[in-house]
Amino acid sequence: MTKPTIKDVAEMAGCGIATVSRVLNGSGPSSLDTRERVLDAASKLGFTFNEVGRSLKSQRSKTIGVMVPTLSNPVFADAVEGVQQIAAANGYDVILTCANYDRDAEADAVTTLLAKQVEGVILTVSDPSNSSALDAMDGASVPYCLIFNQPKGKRRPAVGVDNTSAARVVGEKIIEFKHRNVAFVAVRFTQSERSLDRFHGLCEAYLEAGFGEPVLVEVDHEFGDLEVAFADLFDRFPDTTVLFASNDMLALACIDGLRAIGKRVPNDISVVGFDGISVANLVSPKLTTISTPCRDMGSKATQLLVNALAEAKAPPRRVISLPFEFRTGQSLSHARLKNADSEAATSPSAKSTTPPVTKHMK
Amino acid sequence: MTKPTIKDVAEMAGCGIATVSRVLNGSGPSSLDTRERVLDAASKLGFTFNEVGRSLKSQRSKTIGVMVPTLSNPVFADAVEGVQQIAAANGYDVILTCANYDRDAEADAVTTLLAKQVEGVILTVSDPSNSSALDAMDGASVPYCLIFNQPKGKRRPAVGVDNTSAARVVGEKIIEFKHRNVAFVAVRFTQSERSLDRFHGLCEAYLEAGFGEPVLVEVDHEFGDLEVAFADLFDRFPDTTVLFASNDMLALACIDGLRAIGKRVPNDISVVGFDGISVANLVSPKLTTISTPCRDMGSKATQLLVNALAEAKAPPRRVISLPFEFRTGQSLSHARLKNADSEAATSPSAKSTTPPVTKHMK
DNA sequence: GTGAAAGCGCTAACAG
DNA sequence: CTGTTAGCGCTTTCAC
Repeated sequence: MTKPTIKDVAEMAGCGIATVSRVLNGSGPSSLDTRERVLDAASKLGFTFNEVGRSLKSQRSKTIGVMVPTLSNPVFADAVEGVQQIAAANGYDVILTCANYDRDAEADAVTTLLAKQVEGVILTVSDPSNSSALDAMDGASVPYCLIFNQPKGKRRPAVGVDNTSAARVVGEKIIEFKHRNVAFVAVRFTQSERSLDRFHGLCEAYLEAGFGEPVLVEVDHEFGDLEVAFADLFDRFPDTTVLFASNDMLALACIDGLRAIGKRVPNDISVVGFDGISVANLVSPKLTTISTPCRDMGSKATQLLVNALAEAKAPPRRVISLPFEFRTGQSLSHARLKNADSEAATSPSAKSTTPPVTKHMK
Repeated sequence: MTKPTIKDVAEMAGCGIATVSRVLNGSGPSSLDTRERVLDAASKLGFTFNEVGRSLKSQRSKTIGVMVPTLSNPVFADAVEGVQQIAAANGYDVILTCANYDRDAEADAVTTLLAKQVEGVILTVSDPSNSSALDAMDGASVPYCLIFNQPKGKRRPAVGVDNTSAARVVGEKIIEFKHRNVAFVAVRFTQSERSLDRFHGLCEAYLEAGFGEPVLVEVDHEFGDLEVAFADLFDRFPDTTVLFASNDMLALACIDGLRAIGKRVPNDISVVGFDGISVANLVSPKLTTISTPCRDMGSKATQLLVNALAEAKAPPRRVISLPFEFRTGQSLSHARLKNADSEAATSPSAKSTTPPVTKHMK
């Protein structure tokens, strides 16, 4: 009933356990005769190695850990699939944890991963500049590679896209489309530094063009009350003609929320996303967004890690930026000049001087 | 540099390793004094238990394995997240593998999982009636629970929705909406038995209502050339007024494909999906579909497994059907009576007698 | 060619 | 209360 061990095989084959190990691993000499008997016994018993015993002896778990905020966002699901695929191709298993955008959960997860003796870790943290999870990784002697994060300051291995530059491209594009009043709808910056980076990129483009700073609408990562947020937004900033969402899922939710309050995309207002998830290209209007190689982030980072592991060293402490692309969809159109009617329809007041929903770049 | 072991702690604390184990695990008596010294040494050294050593000794890996076809379909991503969450809450880690709808990969994955000494497995297979992966699980003494699958024949533990009944509901609904000519767009049955079950449900409803058997369009799980498939479909069956897709992602792809060939949903043709993924409710038209508790499948199955593990027995060999719900969206409308114009516009030929795209229920 | 034995990190008797 | 010891399954010298 209980799983056969190497000992059982040895017994049945009438030899020592060392011989079994040698034969089954092809790691040493063996006479044709015993070889035969061992193979026989092993298959008869349905023997397979117990990897735990092996790990303990070899000090190699052949496992890598993965930590992402969630799997609900296809961006991470795809990346994890990329990780899994490369890992498997190289003989590694993957232990998965979701930290749910929570700092403490991140730290816990890393601890567990490390306790399981993973040989390497692929992870995304809320804020690389301030992450006990990352600090723990730096303290441990286990190589890792960040994905999605593009850490500033301290040099660490990472594979991602240059969020700021990409968002800047978005800014330039929408300016090209004559949009002067943009609102950045963002997953709370404390939950996602990527979100903040993207905001910065947008700001750069706008400030450089001599326009005002974008309006900011922060929402929880679960996108609670978008309708309320929008009501507030359009009340304060009725001139807003385009929304830039910090990720595609949020952008889709925005489009839906806008519809709910009677605004059509892109006729009444434009929306741009960020990520390039495949479903965003299936819907109507097709989402205009930054297309990023999510899956590749996972696979590339994992390949880096696997290579490093093979050479018993850590991956280079440098940030690798994968290419991104501005993907033209249908959700962004040219800003229409406001006519008297719409002016009258919306609140005619100028921007309030202390808009509670606005923040400044750090 | 290398991780401290219990031995290092013992040394620093000036005691035996058993004492360290006892103190840190709270598994035995200890004087306040040594206790102090051990705790001190442990924290000074940054000691954490090596779970591999622990597993070997205790014969418990505190790990469960998960195998799904892919993470690209949110249905599975959500379920995995459910698994992960419950697992973590109960002190288990999760090893993830994606088998990519491939039988051989499924078998391999299960073997690896078993070798890693997982204590239980949550899995979805292409075809439970014919799966070497499942056979391997039945042979091993490791408890498991299927998700999404609803195995017929041999009794096995499973948590899912009753695909056939749910699809039957869809059938009844679209009949209620006056659709006589439906096409079932399905992920290849060999890749997904769920897909087949759903087809059966639809057939039941149609046959029972005295209508002809639905037309079947099988596509690969990657949804290759939908446009070509549609061209063919409408060429042969110009009377088709509704498409029932075997899952939501496919349904969204169908809507997009229909758009590409100039057909609008639901004006020109209706589309119904299956799964109830959240994004399907964000798009326009909102997808009419069967809403299923994907995440709950994962969490429920895992809870079952964890409970079983706690009592050192296998989960009950019975299929648990979770509730589903017909979700009214906007992609299904009443069939319009064909007028002369549209008759003329499409091929006027009757159904061909040997339609290559049609199949019969088994 | 092959077996005996040590030891990976840990827990659980069992003495003291 | 605490230390010694055996042993979980495996690989790897090291003798024979």
